[in-house]
Amino acid sequence: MSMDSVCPHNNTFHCGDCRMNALCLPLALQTKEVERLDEIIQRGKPLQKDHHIYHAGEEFDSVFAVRSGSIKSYTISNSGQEQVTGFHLPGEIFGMDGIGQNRYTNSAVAMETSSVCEIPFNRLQELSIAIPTLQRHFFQLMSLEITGDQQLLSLLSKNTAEERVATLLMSISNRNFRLKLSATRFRLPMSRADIGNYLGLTVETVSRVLSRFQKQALLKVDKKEVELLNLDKLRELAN
Amino acid sequence: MSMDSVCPHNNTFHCGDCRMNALCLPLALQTKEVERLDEIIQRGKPLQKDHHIYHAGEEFDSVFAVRSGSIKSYTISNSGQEQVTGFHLPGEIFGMDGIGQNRYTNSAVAMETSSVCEIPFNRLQELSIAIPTLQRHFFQLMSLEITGDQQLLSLLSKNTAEERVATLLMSISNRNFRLKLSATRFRLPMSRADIGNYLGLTVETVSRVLSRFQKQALLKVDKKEVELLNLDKLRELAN
DNA sequence: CGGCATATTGAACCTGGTCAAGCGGAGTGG
DNA sequence: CCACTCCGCTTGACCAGGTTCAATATGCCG
Repeated sequence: MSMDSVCPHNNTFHCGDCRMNALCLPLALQTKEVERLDEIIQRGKPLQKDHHIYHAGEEFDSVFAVRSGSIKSYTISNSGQEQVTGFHLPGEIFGMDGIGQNRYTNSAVAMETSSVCEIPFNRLQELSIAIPTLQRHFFQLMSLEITGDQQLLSLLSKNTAEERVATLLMSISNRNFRLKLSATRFRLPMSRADIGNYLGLTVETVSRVLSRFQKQALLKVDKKEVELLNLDKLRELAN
Repeated sequence: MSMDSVCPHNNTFHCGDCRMNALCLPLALQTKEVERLDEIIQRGKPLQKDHHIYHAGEEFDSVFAVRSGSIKSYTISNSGQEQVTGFHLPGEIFGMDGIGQNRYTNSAVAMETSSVCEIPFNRLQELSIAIPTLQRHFFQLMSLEITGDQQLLSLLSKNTAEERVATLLMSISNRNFRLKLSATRFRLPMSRADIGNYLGLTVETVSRVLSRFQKQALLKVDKKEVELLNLDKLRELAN
């Protein structure tokens, strides 16, 4: 049976067979070790659009890996407004914000029909002691999350609306490429409001920037479908 | 000998005696375990103002704890401009951004005469396997760094100049309180330029906001010396 | 004392926000 | 099946907070 013929929402997979394997698992893991990891992971979990995986404030017990679809993380600031903190595509891990205080500080919601793998953190910690590579891998994942947030900080504090939107587009393009999907034609899983919220802009500004990009023939947008026409220029804007 | 009479730059201390103890060590550590941790930590390291602890791009091998003074972390964005990513006060850990890629992504520099403890990360990882509490503690520290950065994201993308400056002031006030220093009178260790850079504002705006706060009798500023006069109003602005 | 970095203040400008109107597709009910 | 509404998106006109540019303190270190 060809892997590519399998429905991505199929939940009978084991990690060893999963096509996301190379992305969410530490590369240097032995087959035996993968099996042990496999035992603690709860696979499947198909989710409808708008269904929450967890809410901010709930007790933390697991981190999650996206299998298919896309997930949005967001917090409610103390002034009561939503702040989108991340978009998670297949092969990416989310939920690590909960470790510090033993409760999630973000909420996580499916932006479309999705499926995620749940990884109980206690068991993961135990296993990390037996498999040092795994401990190292998780330290690395968390560190990458830190540096990612810091790049975003820099983007928000120093860059124009056009640069911010271009950066997000290039980020999604690159992540699609990693997933062996098209880097130039794809569907944005999130709304304009989510994009704006994430980038510190209003819906109107996001819309205007996209229109401007289209006029300059940098891309074509139709609703959520995007085709990037001038990667060089977009990359330059994203810098 | 009273601990408070000891010079804070003294480098003959052991972790068990260090007054920062309660802040940078996992709380539930046994005395025996503290001793083992103590063995791997290189204490002391007195630093002059403007001396770098590491530069972005250098190979990562240690994280650091501030013993005294204050440290600034910053990155150079690919467009070549500096982005301040954090200010570190006594008892706080920095350098965890380096774990992900095995090289530091930030540079770290002393903003005044300071001293830091160096914690070799390899040895820390080994020790984490023997002391699960320690592993847990480091996962928590990193997670807190993530949530901290995310709060900052929200601040930069949603709040006005006044709210940003008030938030920074309250943050420093709270951290001083934790250090058993005055929460209302203190010296800002960083320049206006650093504040502005960190908060996504220009020097001029920072200066104007501080002047405005002073006119409204929320605080008194004289150069780097600050006295907070109306904590309630400032806290409200910081929300 | 002189020179250079840091901070403050003022005036003009501009990017992105706000407010408002209109479009178009999806879902609903008569 | 069509009319109606709701919601997400786009576009325009105006406004404002913060940047930019410039001039002037203030202070530090040789």
